[in-house]
Amino acid sequence: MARERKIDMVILGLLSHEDLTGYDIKKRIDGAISFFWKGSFGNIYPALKDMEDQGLIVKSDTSVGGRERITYRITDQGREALSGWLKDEQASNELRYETLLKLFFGGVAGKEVALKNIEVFEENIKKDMAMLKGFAKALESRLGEEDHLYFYLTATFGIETYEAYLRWCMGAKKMLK
Amino acid sequence: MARERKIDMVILGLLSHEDLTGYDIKKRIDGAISFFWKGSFGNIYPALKDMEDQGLIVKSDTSVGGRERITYRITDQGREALSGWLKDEQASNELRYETLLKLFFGGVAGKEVALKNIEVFEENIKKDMAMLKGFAKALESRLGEEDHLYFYLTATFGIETYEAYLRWCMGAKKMLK
DNA sequence: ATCAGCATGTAAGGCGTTACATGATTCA
DNA sequence: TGAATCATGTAACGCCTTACATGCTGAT
Repeated sequence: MARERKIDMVILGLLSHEDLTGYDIKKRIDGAISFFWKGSFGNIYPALKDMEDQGLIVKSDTSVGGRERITYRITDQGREALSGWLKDEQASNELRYETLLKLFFGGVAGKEVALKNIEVFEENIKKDMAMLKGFAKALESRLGEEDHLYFYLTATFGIETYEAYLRWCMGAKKMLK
Repeated sequence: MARERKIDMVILGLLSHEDLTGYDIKKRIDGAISFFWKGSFGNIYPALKDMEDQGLIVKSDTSVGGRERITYRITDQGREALSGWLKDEQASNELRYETLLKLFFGGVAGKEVALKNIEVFEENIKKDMAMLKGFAKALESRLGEEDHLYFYLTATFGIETYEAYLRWCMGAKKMLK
């Protein structure tokens, strides 16, 4: 069974743009990426260690004063691994919508509960939508730079799907009333 | 840390409609539910055993001839657990789009690779869309029955979001060309 | 002085996938 | 006769989350 851990590719991808510490990587993931992928320290630090052993990244001590700080840089081998993954056409897109699960079995608790669950979902989407639009707007003026085009496209993916969610919420609420 | 295993709720939800074997449960999950939740035998059978110990379901031997067959039925306690979960307003909706991850880091391998990845995604969505529309159409004529309304709503969620995906694919391809 | 943020990491445990193991029945 | 489907389960392994443990720095 081949290695499957995708966090390695997230890290490699981020390091392909700039050198970062584990802490920085976490912050990046919590930004524009968090809409379609997550990561945690308990996830990131062990991956960093493994990848260094494999020669995909190298570390350097960038401590300032008494504060420990380790900055990682991607190697040529790491770039190759990243590129190989990008060129592999198969991609697993996994969704786990607990909201839809609850709706599917909505008959057990009745319409009021189903409506409430949809409303909670709607509120959360609206909150996230504001953030997504912020990302997109910031990127719009710099689409000439190729990297920004890619970031922009992932943001518009989020916006389009979130708009679809909100449209569906309206329709679903109407059908339940 | 409270129990988090959602497969229990999927099973309880399915059993709230009809008695089923583990094998049946797997087939149900692979049907209309598979768009937003997955399950495997290695997942389902142990859950079934645990839930029986907890009194949420009861089993009965329904073997036919030499073929082993265990049918499960939900208990009042199970119904209560299901209802409690439905009424709990918090729901985790987690997405892991490897396609978007690849797009986000598209700069490393270039536009051709990014385009190819979008095209593969698009083809898969088109395939699944046909199935979703099939489900929705079959349900449309029976929306008077409350349960079917819920099933229908989850199907339309899928259709609306998949349509958004396809629109985005068109736009993204155009921007990359 | 205290709190938020910077910074690294480990440990326990849960959850899930995949592969394996076994065997019956039905249908072509 | 052989393949697909029905049917139950276990074992190994991998991945991730959560909580814990520790300590520095800068701002209020």
